[in-house]
Amino acid sequence: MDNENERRKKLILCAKKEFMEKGFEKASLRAISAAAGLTTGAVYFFFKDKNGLFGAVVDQPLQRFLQVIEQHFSEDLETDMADLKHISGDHDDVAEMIISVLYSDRDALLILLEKASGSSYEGIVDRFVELLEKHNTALARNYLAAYPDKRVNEYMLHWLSHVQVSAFVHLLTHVDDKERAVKEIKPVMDMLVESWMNYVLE
Amino acid sequence: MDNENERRKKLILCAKKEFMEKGFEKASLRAISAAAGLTTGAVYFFFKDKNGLFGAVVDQPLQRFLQVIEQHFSEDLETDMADLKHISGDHDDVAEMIISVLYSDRDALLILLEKASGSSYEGIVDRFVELLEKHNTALARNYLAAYPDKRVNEYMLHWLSHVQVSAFVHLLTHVDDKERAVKEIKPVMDMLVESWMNYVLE
Amino acid sequence: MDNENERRKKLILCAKKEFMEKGFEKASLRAISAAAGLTTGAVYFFFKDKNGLFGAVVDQPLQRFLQVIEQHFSEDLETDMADLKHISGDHDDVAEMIISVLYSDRDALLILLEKASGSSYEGIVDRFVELLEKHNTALARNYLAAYPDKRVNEYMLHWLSHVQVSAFVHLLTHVDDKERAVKEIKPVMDMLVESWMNYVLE
Amino acid sequence: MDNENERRKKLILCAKKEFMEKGFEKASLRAISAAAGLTTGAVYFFFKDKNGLFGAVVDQPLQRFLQVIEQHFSEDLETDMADLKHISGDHDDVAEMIISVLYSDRDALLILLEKASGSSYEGIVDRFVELLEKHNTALARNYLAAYPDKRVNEYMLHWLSHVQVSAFVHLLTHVDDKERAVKEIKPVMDMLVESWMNYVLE
DNA sequence: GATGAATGAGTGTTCATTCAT
DNA sequence: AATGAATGAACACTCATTCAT
Repeated sequence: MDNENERRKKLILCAKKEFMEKGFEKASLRAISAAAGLTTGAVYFFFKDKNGLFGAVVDQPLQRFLQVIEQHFSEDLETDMADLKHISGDHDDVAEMIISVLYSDRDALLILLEKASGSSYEGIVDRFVELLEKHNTALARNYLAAYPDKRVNEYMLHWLSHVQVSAFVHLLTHVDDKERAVKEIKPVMDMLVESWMNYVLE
Repeated sequence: MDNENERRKKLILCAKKEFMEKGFEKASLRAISAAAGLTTGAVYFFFKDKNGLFGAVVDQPLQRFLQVIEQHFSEDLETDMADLKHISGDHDDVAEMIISVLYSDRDALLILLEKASGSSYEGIVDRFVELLEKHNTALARNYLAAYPDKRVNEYMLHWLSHVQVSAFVHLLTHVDDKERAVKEIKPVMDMLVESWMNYVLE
Repeated sequence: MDNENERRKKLILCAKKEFMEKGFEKASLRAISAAAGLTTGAVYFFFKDKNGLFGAVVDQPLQRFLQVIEQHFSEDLETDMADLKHISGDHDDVAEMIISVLYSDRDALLILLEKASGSSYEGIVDRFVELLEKHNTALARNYLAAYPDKRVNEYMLHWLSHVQVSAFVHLLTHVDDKERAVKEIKPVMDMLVESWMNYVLE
Repeated sequence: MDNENERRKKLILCAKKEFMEKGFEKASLRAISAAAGLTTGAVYFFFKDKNGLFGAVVDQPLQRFLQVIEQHFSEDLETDMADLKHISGDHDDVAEMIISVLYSDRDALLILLEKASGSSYEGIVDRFVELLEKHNTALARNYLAAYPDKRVNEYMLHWLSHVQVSAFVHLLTHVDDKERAVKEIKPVMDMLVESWMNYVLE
């Protein structure tokens, strides 16, 4: 039983390395199995197929991340929208939580975000943007209720959602130290919030 | 020679379509040649290899773009940095010029930016970011000479360069009408300039 | 022992289903074991190999069938060949007996007859034909002894043996109700007997 | 151009041999190409895929056969059904024509009839039976119009169609000499016609 | 009594590339 | 100027079978 888990884990580990280097599509199951000291058939014992192996590398971190995000989203919508201060209040904590979950398995998430092309996880970043955009739209609606003289710039809303997501992707990609990441994200978040208030709501 | 040029052009046209649909890697030379009414061998008569064909699709638009950018960069550095107003003055014109060159062969540039993975043009976006970052660093140096009490946030500089590039990529990807693009980019540019002044220089 | 027998039986049952659907060759041991809630290894505990499992599905019905046939054959040869009436007398009873044994495990026999390709039972129909042909040859010899002015058409003898066998195979394949089978086989048998008398003996 | 045709032909020839020995499914493209002194890739230059190669072996003979059959069918329906004699008149010529086309590429047709499982030609015999059954049904209708006191035994009609087809399959399979085939088929045809009149029409 | 793990050989198929003609 | 032919390596995936435990 120890053995079984170790071989499986080794397979996942070698897959991680190969996916990181070559991306999903160009990754070779033969190379992965060989690196793990096994044959391709072994992959198909432990996983359904290439995509299943990819999932074994990235799915758990992804789910953890989604959970954090969704919890934050629902909390976010409960706060008093008339109180503009809140927006600049706790977003640092949120950012820190997100960074925390992102860096808990940084490699896996890098693969998920940048090397998934060809797998069933392809386009995950766009799905994140959509998710966030939906949330931001809801937020904007709440603001408009409180400040009826404002209007929403739809394109800006969409684009800033994109930038918001890419802020974290960029961090993950370019900053390998979690502490530094926490430090660097602060002014970025400030900037985003300010831009949100001034450019999404016009 | 007319004939040759037409076959060559048709090949490039069909390649454009295939690269757009499948990306560089998954594009099939057989499919491209067949669509052009030729055989794979013909590709190798007109172009060095698959990558050469890709270049024939994207290189000219890319060069045109680079030229515009570089000219702007050199003009930009000649202006008086002590005059902070300039920064918000003409950036609309610059944006319009860039959009103009981007949309003059939008498909080719979309391919270059999003479908080049596997080709020698892979990672072109990152190279744009680097280019811009270098320019922004030079700009920042000039500012610092004029305003010695300020400091530069390096990460912010890097990240905003990234966002600046992605602003245009996003536009190209999501807005198919050039006029609308010109309209939408304005507040985006305003936001970027403001962020630059407030967050890169701290 | 009860447990063992049940697992074994379940394995056979699931194998039957899979062989029926896919045929011997394309049937998957993995699929069979999984359907039985077991693993492939289990198959190799209960049976020698894939072919052994196939045998467990079809061999018993086959043996029962062969026994009925052989008994009929030996009885058939004991009757007085000079008495031509006998031939049209009891062949209905024989047909009914054969149908009875065929339909006692119709699925297994269908598999044996039509889905055995690749197994050691491949070509069983031809072996039935050979068997019957041998018997028919013996019969013909007896007739010739009684009616010395007749001759035997060898090819017709061979071919009618084939048709005789295929009459039952066709029935099994196309008529799922035993009672209807008994009804439909009658004119077929009449036809075969008549043809035998008129065309095998010329 | 000579070369091209020869390699293609050699490929078809080797395929024919392999399909004959192993059947469509178990035939190996690698073995075929190797036997032809080529690589598997070459197969895909000349043919679409494995099935396409199979088609190159069997399709032309099949079409020739279908043509003969269809012509015979349409002529057959034009004759005067009240004239029962016709039925025993020319069926020898028909049989000879069929045998002629069957033996013009006997190997290919044997493959088509017995080794096509897994290919798109699978079940061709059943389709022949259906075709013939449809024709026989039309014939029977005509007879009934002329002889209103008769009835049709549906099962017998179906089964005799099957036997009729299998008569030719059996011939092709068991008699390798065309002249002998022509000789052997005669009493078979007589028998079938007689059975038709006595057992299909009752 | 049966599992879980793993093998190793095999499959059809696709591809960019080459080159004689 | 371009074709038609062919290569050779790679690919994901499937399978019956084995065997230590």
